[in-house]
Amino acid sequence: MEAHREQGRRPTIDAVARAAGVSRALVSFALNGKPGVSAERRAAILAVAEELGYRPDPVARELRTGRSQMFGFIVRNVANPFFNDVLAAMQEAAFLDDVTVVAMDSEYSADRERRHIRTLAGRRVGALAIAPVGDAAAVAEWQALRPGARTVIVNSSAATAGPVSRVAPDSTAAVTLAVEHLVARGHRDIGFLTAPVGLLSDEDRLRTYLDVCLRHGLTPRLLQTDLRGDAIAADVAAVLGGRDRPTAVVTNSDFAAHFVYHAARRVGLRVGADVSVVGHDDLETSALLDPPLTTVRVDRRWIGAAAYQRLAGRADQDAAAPVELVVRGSTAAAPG
Amino acid sequence: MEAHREQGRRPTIDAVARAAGVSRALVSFALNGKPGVSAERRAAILAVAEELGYRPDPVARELRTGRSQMFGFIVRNVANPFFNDVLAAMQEAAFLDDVTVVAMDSEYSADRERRHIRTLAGRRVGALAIAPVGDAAAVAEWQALRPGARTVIVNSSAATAGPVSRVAPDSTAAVTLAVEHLVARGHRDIGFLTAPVGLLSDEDRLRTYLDVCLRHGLTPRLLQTDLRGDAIAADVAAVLGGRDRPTAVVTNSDFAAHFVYHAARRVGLRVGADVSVVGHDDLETSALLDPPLTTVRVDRRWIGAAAYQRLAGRADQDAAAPVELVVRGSTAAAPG
DNA sequence: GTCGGTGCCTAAATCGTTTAAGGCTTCGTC
DNA sequence: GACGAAGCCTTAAACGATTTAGGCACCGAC
Repeated sequence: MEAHREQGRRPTIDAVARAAGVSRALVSFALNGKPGVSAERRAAILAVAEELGYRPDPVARELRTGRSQMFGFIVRNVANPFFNDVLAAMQEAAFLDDVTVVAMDSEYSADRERRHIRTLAGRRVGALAIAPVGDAAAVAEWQALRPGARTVIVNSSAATAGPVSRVAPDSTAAVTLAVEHLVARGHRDIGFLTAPVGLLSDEDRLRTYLDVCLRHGLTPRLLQTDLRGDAIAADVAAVLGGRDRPTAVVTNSDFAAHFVYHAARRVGLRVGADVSVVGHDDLETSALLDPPLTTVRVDRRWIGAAAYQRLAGRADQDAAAPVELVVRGSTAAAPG
Repeated sequence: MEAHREQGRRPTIDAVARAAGVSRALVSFALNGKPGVSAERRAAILAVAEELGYRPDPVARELRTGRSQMFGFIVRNVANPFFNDVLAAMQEAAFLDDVTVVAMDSEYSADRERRHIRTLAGRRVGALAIAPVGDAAAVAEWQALRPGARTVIVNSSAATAGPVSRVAPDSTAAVTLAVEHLVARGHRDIGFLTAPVGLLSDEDRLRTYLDVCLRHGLTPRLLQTDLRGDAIAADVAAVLGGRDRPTAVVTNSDFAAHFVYHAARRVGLRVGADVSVVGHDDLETSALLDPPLTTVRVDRRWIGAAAYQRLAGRADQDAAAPVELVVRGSTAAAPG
């Protein structure tokens, strides 16, 4: 059935037009579902296109239309299974629309983030999803570079000017679940791991934490630390090694929780006995830790799907992904 | 200095030509370092281009030249920190050449792999790096779709027909280091974790394992298992729970080693005492396991850089990345 | 004085699409 | 019977670069 292909090169719209005995324009109209084509002709053209195995050249199309069938997704760390699942779900959805989602990794660097935004804009990428580093200055640049292109912010509550949609876990629910679980087990001194302002926008989480503390008459205890693994371990070890150490720690990711384990071990505390730890994400490996990690599971594929719908312009309200507490061995009754 | 930009749109080559008082063609020649431009003119043109902030439109260029400043990298699992580091190094190198590397995730599915290859080819991607799933059938398709485009195979010894370069860890050294380390500690029954034929090509590793066994008079013991986490844990648990269980297990990734820990725990064995485990990769989290994982460290950024040089056509011989044994707590003297 | 060669430059074609503008029928309406 | 509208289709101009083919001026050699 591909016998008609000319000389190994992909058939162009011209080939289809000739084979169908019509003009290029009509082929384009027919394939893109534009009006002004009679039903029989349309059917005939589609048949010919199919028979020749014609696929419009995305590059030519992009040049002409000024927008591409490519969406960008800039993440803070591709290796984080969190974003990876989100990405996979986005790509799955995108495939149905014949668009490709290209992922770029900012590696927590605002600089790289801007570089990526510039290349994406240069390639006329049609829409951008981004898990921004810190304040969303890069988002503003994107909006300036490609006005009108859709923008979706994933997992950040950073303030932005232009029209954007947001998709993130329901952080109010997440933090409430985590903290109240610990309160129910008798903890009164609960540390809350958080990034230095500017690196990651998690005001929502922070606000909720303070609220819950207030509601239960607890004194908030912020553990501010860089989000790099070694930094987390060192900073948390310093706190856990102190005299009035918290009896529990709530983190903002299972990844961070890993390093809290490390810190605890370093100062000779047993997780799930001397100190309780709650994660966030429920990564595949978190159940394998020793002890298995109590964590807030979030539906990552839900986030990816929701983000894509917004990129594609089929929805635009903000969305909060459902979360759920998974209790395992890392949380125990408060000691003493 | 960007004051001359016209109306917010990016300047085109035409704008530069007009501003410099020359033809479009000459601007193109000058910017691309082609001969036939006088020195003064060239300098003048470059100055004007700089002043206007002109950057050639990649899409237009791709359409005309039929090749893009975009390289593809198809990996089996983006979330694996191994590939992630490789990718980061590639992108770093690519940035200097003004090319972008787009990563796609086959998620261990040959189907998805082919889908990705088709999109990349459709976008006229200039070169492809791939960590293929199973036999490299997809690579053949790529070569058919874009004859002459460069191809680099990362971390696979799958047989291929066309001209390709290969970059991978030095698996002979890796396996030898791992097995002989265990032999030196008195182990005689050493299991070797490997994927079912067809999923992952690790004949090199396998052959080396058999060689080393022969050399030391050991009976090879293959633990064949799917590479999904739960499957590894179940399969390995079955073996470790048996009567004549191996006293040590050599894995092909730290990721897999994680699940061997899990399996050991499930059947009541202590890693680093009852059973020794050796990983491969040295992920950031591997030192955090309990006990810390003995593993073969491979220079992942080296692999990324080497792969990129081959994509860019600056090298073409195959390359083996240096490896190094990191001894930690998961390997001990053989029990008894 | 012509010829060929070289050095510098321009005009125009090209890549594969989309889309604005316009042409030709046919039909209904007055 | 003329006119406008509607329906279907084509022509040709974009989009922004690269590249082929050629033009013009100058130089040296015969």
